[in-house]
Amino acid sequence: MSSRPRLYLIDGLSNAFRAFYAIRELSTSQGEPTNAVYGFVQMLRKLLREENPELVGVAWDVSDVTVRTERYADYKANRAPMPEGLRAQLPRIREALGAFRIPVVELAGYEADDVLGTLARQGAAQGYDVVLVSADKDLMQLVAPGIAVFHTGRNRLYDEAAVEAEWGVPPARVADVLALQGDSVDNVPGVPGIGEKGARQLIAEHGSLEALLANAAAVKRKAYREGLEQHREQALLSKELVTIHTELPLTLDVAALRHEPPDTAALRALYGALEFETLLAELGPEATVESEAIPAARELTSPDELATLLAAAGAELAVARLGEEEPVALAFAVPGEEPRYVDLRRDEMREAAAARLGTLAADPDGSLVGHDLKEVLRLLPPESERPAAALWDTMLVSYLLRASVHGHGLSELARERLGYEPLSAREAGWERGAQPPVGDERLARAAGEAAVLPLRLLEPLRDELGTGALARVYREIEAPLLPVLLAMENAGIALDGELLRTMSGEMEGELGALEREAHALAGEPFNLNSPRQLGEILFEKLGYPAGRRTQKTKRWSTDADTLAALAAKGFPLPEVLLRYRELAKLKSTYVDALPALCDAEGRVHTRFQQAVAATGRLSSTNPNLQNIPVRTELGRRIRRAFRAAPGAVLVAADYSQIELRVLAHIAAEPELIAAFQRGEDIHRTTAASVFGVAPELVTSDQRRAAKTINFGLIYGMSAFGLAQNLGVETREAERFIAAYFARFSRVQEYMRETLATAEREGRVETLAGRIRWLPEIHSKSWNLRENARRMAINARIQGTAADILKRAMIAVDRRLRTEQPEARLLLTVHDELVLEAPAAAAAATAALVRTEMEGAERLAVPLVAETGWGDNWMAAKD
DNA sequence: CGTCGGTCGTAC
DNA sequence: GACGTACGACCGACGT
Repeated sequence: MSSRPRLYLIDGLSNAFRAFYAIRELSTSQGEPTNAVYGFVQMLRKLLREENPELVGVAWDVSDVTVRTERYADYKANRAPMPEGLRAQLPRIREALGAFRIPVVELAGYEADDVLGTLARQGAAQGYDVVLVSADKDLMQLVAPGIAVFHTGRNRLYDEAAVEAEWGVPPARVADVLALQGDSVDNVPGVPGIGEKGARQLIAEHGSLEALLANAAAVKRKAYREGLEQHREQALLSKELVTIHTELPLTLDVAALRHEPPDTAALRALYGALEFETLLAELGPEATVESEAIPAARELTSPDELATLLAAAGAELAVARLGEEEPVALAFAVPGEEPRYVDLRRDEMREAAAARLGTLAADPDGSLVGHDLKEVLRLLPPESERPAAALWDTMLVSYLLRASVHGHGLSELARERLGYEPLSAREAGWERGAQPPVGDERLARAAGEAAVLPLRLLEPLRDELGTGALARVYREIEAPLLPVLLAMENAGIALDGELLRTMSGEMEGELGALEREAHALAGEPFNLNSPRQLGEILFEKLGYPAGRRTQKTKRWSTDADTLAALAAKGFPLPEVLLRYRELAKLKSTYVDALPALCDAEGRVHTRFQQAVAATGRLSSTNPNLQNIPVRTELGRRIRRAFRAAPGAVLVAADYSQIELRVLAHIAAEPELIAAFQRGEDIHRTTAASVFGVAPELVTSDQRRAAKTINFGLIYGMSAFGLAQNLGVETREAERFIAAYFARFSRVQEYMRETLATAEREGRVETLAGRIRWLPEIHSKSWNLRENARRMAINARIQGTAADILKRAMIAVDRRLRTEQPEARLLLTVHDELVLEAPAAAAAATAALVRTEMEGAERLAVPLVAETGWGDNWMAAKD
């Protein structure tokens, strides 16, 4: 054994292939295939454990277009496409390499073999013992003094002697043999009639391919001689194809390849996700030791101390708020220093802290780091300027990286990314809603964690965010949107509490009457709000014709569809129940709930959740102002309770058909684009196509059906679903869909392409590059897989529309502040913005909003926004 | 008494 | 089984 340092270079793809075929089928409970990842990881672990090399790296093929395909277009043309089950695992293998901290080397235009050859030559020249780890025999040609091949399939190390013993020629002539015999898998032609045995013998005899060709006439065997004479050029081309390049423009980066201990937190996350229980157990119990303990924060009790700390802070400063409803403390952390905190319940500190926070936010050269910065910045006065400092919100970055994969709370991220277990709310002193007292040690420790964890999380999160499209989504959309949302929440919207309370009384009376009527019809009292009791009354006591059962508990279904079907058959009770349900729903969810949430000025302040919806939409909670009724007359009365302040109006602006316009653009469907460009009624146009009539002859039923089809497309609806919805036979619905795709064929193409991408990459993207992960696209469960397919189709459309509205909001807010400073955004409802403006500025504000909404993105179709205003939300939409 | 899953219904 | 994204009220089972 030599004592030279060792460099192990792993052929990534060939080992992935080998693992895929060598390990029996394995998958997670969700159906994600894992056998190739498992085999690859076991290979890595064995290699690292047994060899413990000084340097280690992996070569990976970047693309299918290489110097070889340029030279010979048919190269690898016969090769079957990579099995889906394997392709789906490649991202996980890359993830595993990241967790093992093994760098990946790739060079566009070359195959991994060429990268390996180049690095191996350089390594050997620099005095390393190089071992190439591959399951591919082609690499044997690289074996030389200082370079060996470890064949993963045969589990054997090949040095020069071993290669010669097996091939009958020295390593330098292996390429000649391969060229002669050809390779049907890679479509290397070789010389017809010469196989493995013949090739070895001929090269051994003549020394090289060139010498053999020069001497072809002397070859005794007729078949060989004629083959060589007739396929001379082809043999030389074959040699070119099989010869590995060793002169690529790459430099062996010894520092990058240095073997480092794995990132156990990342490994744990990977093993956990892939359900590799034994490997997980081997990592040992989840310990906090790997992440450095976080010291308790020191309390600052005088405004002067606070000023000194913040004056000395560098560019990156983390801030955290403790206390959910009532602010309790504000914590600060700077790299390399102990964290500090201010208790906001100390009168003299509350103002000082808010003022300092304001100064930090206003610094255009500064950078505020935090988790859920909207909650931190809420401590500033409601009418503050938009922050000038860069905002690095770990919650939002995590959301962009893994929307819908998991939650984005600080504790969850600390556990997953840092292997750090933060204090629970109880441990931090928040037992039974009570706050920790001033000066409490538990508060100091919680404050330390709250500020330091975002600081530690930022680096890995920002690394993963990269500098591509997703980073742009953060920089151009999510980060600038945050202060806009905060201002909207702070503004709130005025409610007519009087009107709601009047309605509540009226509804109370009617609900009582309906309840008595229902009890009488049922012949006994029961709880009308209990689906379970209601089901028993309807289908057991009264013996109504059996309907559906619920999915999870197999009880009688009593939903509106079921009740409506019974009502249509002439039964009296369901009719009563439907009216009761409508009233009870609106009363409890809106009429009674909303006034209770008003502030002293009669305004309600929702919270817009920026890191929840899987597609990139916003959501609204506490109260949810994105599902205020509009369909029924009673619902519209509730909407009229949302009012403008005295002297002001509410301005409402809606995108017209934004999702169908996005679909037309992404699918590049010429017929759809043309219809939008002509400003047609899109449902009417669709109906004309599907039903084969002139647009002016479309009936209202046909138009309604077309509208259902259009929405169904966006949601990935099936023929069955469409039939249910339209109340027609499935065969009929299938004909509608076929007619639609015949006219709008690029839409069908869009569906195909989207599904292909989802299956290939396990994710889809919006126009802006926002990602939705779809691990279940490979599930063995039909149900989960079909769900994932519908999500794929919908996410690009819904997500793109969300990106557009967010951009519009940022632009509207920016312009209002200079041009209409008295006007302000209040609400956003997926394709709608609601603003409040002085009555005199209503038209100008509406025009400004319309311009910014319509110009938020350039699509192949025009974006159209419709605006209106009035003294309440309902009136504004007329 | 609180938590949580299930069912139902509101919006886009 | 069959239509995407949310939030939340109410019921009722279960645990403290």
